[in-house]
Amino acid sequence: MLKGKTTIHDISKALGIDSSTVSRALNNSPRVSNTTKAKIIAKAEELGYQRNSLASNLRTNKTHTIGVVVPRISRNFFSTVISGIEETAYEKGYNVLICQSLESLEREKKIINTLVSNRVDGLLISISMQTTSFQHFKPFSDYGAPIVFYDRPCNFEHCTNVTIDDFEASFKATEHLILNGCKHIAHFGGPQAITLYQNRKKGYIAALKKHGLVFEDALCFENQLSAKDGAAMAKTILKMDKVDGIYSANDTAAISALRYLKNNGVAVPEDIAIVGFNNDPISAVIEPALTTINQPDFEMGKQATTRLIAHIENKNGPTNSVILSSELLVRDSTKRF
Amino acid sequence: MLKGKTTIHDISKALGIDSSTVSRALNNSPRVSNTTKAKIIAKAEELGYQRNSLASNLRTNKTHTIGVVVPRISRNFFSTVISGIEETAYEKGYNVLICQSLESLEREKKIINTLVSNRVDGLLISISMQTTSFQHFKPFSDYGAPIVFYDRPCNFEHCTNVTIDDFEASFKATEHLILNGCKHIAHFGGPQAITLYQNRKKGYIAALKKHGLVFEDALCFENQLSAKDGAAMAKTILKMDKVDGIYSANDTAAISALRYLKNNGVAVPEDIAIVGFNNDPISAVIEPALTTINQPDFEMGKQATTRLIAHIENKNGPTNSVILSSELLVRDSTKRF
DNA sequence: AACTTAAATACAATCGATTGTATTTTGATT
DNA sequence: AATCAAAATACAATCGATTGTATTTAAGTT
Repeated sequence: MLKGKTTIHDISKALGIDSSTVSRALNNSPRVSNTTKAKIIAKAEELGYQRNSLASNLRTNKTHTIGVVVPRISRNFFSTVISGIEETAYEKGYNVLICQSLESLEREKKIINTLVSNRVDGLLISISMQTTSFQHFKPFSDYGAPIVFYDRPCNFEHCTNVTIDDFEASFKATEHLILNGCKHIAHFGGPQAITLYQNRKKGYIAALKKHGLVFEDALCFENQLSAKDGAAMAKTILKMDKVDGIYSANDTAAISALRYLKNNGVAVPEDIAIVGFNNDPISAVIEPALTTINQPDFEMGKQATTRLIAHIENKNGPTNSVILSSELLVRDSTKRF
Repeated sequence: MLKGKTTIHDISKALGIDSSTVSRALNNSPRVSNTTKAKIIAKAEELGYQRNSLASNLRTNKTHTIGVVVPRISRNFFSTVISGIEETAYEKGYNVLICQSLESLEREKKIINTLVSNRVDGLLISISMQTTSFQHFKPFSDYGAPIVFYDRPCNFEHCTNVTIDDFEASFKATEHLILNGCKHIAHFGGPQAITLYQNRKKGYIAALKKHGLVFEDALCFENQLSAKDGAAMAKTILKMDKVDGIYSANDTAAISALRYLKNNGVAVPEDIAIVGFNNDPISAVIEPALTTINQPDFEMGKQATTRLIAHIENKNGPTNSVILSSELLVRDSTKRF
C-alpha cells in the first residue's frame, strides 16, 4: 500500500506531533500523556506502522539477537539444542541467527566475522572439530559481547561453558561394559584436539585402570565418528578377533558399527557389547536397542541461553560454567547376563 | 582494546581522508585510487575495523538476511530442510534468522512481526498446522519482500511454493498397499485445513477409488500426527479388528503405531502393513523397516532458498512454483508376499 | 603554458529511531 | 491574577555507513 513503510515521521506529520514524542509514546515512556499516547498508537495502527529495528538497533547499540554456531544443524543432538535455545530466546525477546560450521575452522571464522558485523548481543557456540586455537573469538569479546560455549567446552578468557561431565559419563559407560564382562574394550574417539573428546577418552582409560584392564592403543580410534567411520572401525575390529566391547563417543558411529556387526553375523551383545553416546532417537529403536549416555540436549540449549542472556543484561562479570547431569541408559546392546 | 569498535570515521581521521572515500575504498569502488585503497585497507586492519552492518543495512535498506519459519526445528525433516537453506544462503552471502512456530498461529504472527521489524529481505516459511488465513503475511509483501512457502504450500498472492506432489505420492503409497493385498486401509491424516494434508488424503481416496475399494470415514483419522497420536490410533484400529493396512501422512505417527502394534502381538506386515511419509532416519532402522515416501528435504531447502534469493535480487515478478519429485521406498513393513 | 577532460577526493544529506536538553503548557497555590 | 513547579512536548544531535553532487588534482593535448 504505502510505498516504503511508514516511519515515526509519517505519524509525526499526520498528527502534528514531534517524532521524538511519537517514539516515546510507542515505547510507552512516562514522559508522554495517555491522551497523546492513545492518539499515536491509533494512528500507528491505521498507517500499518512497524518499528524499523535496524534504526533502533543502530541507535541503541543493541540488536536483541543471539548468534548461534552449530557444527551441523541436521544432527539430532544439535537440532534439539537449538530448539532449547530458540525457545528460551523467544521467551526473552531475542532473535536467533543460526549458522553451521560444518566442522570447518575456516567457515567458523567467517561466521564469527559476520556475527560481529551484525552486532549480535552474544554468541552461543559449539566449536568445530578443527578448532584448536581461539584467536578468532577475540573480536567478539573485544566489543564486549559475551560468549557461551555449549557441549564442547573451551578455555577462552572467562567464558561460560555449559556441558556435561564427559569424563564421568565415559567412565560410567566403560565401567558398565566391564561389569558386563567385557575384557577387550575398543574406544571410538573423536579428534583429541577437542577437550570434549579428550575427556571422553580419559574417562574410558580411567575405568580400564580402575578395573585392572590394560589400555591398548590399537583399540583406540580417532576420527570424525561419522556413520562411515563407524562401519570402518567395526570392520577393523572384526579382523582383530578379540574385541568384546565397544564404547563409542557418539551414537552415529555406534549405530553404524552395530548394524555392520549384525549384518556380518556378530551377535550383539553376546559377542560384542556396545555403548554409545547421545541417546539419538535411533538408539532406542534399533535392535538390539543401544545402551547410551543420555545428554540433556534441550536443557543444555535452555541453560546456555539463559546464562548468555543474563550475562548480556547485567554486565557484571562472567557467569559460572555449568555441568549438567547425564545418565547411562542401559539397553539391550550391553545385556550379556 | 578500543572501546566501542572502530568506525570508518576513525579510519578517516587517522589518515586524513574523508569517510566517504573510506567507505568506497572498503567497498572496492572504482572511484578510489588503488594507492589510497591500500592505505585504507591497511589501516582498517590495523584498527581491527569491522563493518557495522546495522548502519549499512539502514542506509541501503537491505539486510542480506532471510527469515526462516519452521514448525519445529528438532524434527528431522525440518532440520534437514534448514541445512539446505543455510547452505545455500551462506554461499550467496545471506544470513538466516530462524524461528519456530511450534504449530501455533499466534506464535507465527508474532514471528512475522519480528521479521518485518528486522527488515529481512525475504521469507521462507512452512506454515503452522493452525494457519488457515494468510492476512498476517500482508505486511511482508507490502514492503516488497518476497515469500517462498516450502513443504506446506499456500495460495497467498503470487508467492512461490516449493513442494512435492503430495497427491501423487499419497496415491502411490496407498496403491502400493492395495497391490500388496490390503483391503481395509486406514489413513492417518493431518489437519484438513492445511492444503498439504488435504492433498495427501485426496491421493489416498483416489487410489481406493481406482481399485474399487470403499472409502470408510471411520478409517480416516485427523490429528497432529504426533507419536502419541500414532499409538492412540493404532489402539483404536486394533479394536476395530478389520484394518489390514495403514497409510500414515508422516513417519512419526507410523513408527509409533508400528511399535505399538508390535508390542501388542500384531505381525507387521502380515496382519497389518504400514506406509509412512518422510523417510525419517528411524524408518530405515526400525524392524521391520518402514516403507515410506522419500522427500528431497535438503534439496527442498536449497531450491526454496535459491528461488527466494533470485526473487530478492531481480525484482521482476514472482518465480514459478516448483514441484520436486518424491519416491516410494519399499521396505519390509509392506512386503506381504 | 594554457586548456580540456578525466580521475580522485571532499562535502553534505540521508536512512529511522532514540535521547539529552530546552521550551511550552497545565494546573495548583496563594 | 501572578507565580511556580511539574508535566508534556519540541528541538536537535546522534548512531555508522552510503551516495549524489561538488570540488580539487592529475594528466594529456595543442
